[in-house]
Amino acid sequence: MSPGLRDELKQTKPFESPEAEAALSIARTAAELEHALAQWLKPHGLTPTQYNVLRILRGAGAAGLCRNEVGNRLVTRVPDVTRLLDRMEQTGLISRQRGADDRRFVTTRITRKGLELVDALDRPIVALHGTQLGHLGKRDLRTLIDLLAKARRPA
Amino acid sequence: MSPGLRDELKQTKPFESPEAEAALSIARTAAELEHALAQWLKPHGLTPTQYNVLRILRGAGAAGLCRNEVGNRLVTRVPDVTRLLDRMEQTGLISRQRGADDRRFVTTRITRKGLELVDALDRPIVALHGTQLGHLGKRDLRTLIDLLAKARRPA
DNA sequence: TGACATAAAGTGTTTAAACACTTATAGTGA
DNA sequence: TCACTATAAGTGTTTAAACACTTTATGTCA
Repeated sequence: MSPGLRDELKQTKPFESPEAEAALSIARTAAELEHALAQWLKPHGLTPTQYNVLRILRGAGAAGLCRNEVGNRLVTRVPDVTRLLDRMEQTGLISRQRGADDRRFVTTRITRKGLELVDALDRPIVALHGTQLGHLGKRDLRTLIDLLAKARRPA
Repeated sequence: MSPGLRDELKQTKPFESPEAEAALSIARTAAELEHALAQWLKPHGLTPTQYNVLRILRGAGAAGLCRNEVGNRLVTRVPDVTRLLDRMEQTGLISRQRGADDRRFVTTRITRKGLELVDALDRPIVALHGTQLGHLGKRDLRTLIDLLAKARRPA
């Protein structure tokens, strides 16, 4: 029973269950990592979600992706992808084009500007992740990744 | 190299580093857990953060806590604790009282209504966590909790 | 073929997050 | 003692999250 999280939150009572402690640990860790990432991205005019969109669209290449598919691939669920993409279109990072064959679809693509931006951020972001989690070492990181994958798959 | 997360996000490229994969895994897992918790809490008129506040103030007992201390103990950083507490005061879950000796402080306490609500939620929330993470088993949960604690402590 | 279901995207609106700035109170030292 | 600093809380305002609802286009099958 490491008292780590209880100290951080100045919690007086023990956790009700290991599951509860794990859920809180995950939330806490994610919040710290995301806050740091958000602060780091701010000077570049991006939120973590927008950065996520740029990476998704870079991966999709020239074919682009429809709105729903962008939404599905986001790490964090976003209930209003339309206006998220609106903002990114206004800042020139992405472009959109109504489908010709099936006019229900709107293909979203990354622009040159968006591509240059996300490319430029690759290395420093990897470095950021390194400073955040590098002290764990490869073995621990692998264990952690596998446990989280297992956690997301309710038996 | 378990391809778990890459599949989930339909990602074509491998991760740049184990650290990057871990960061994304943490974010993804936390997002899923929090979304489920938010959905579960909604019928009770609470957000995850508000539920967190109730638990903090229950732990503080009759002495209560000042605004900043509530903010410090939150699992997730909130930049506007004042209005968060405003809303909870309006719904009668907490009460506030300007300090007598030092009038800068405002003591926040949980009300009877808030206490009854959070007490009633204890068991079902533990059950929810159980369904979310119970399949991991005690050994894995302990490993996960310890790794996350280590992750939050940059060497 | 045309009523109905399905799917994709978008809109209206409420609520909360985020951030910079301000007010109020208390300590401190020249 | 009074200017200065520090600390706690609150306010103004912009932006985004969240949710229900609507619009448009395509499939389907009696």
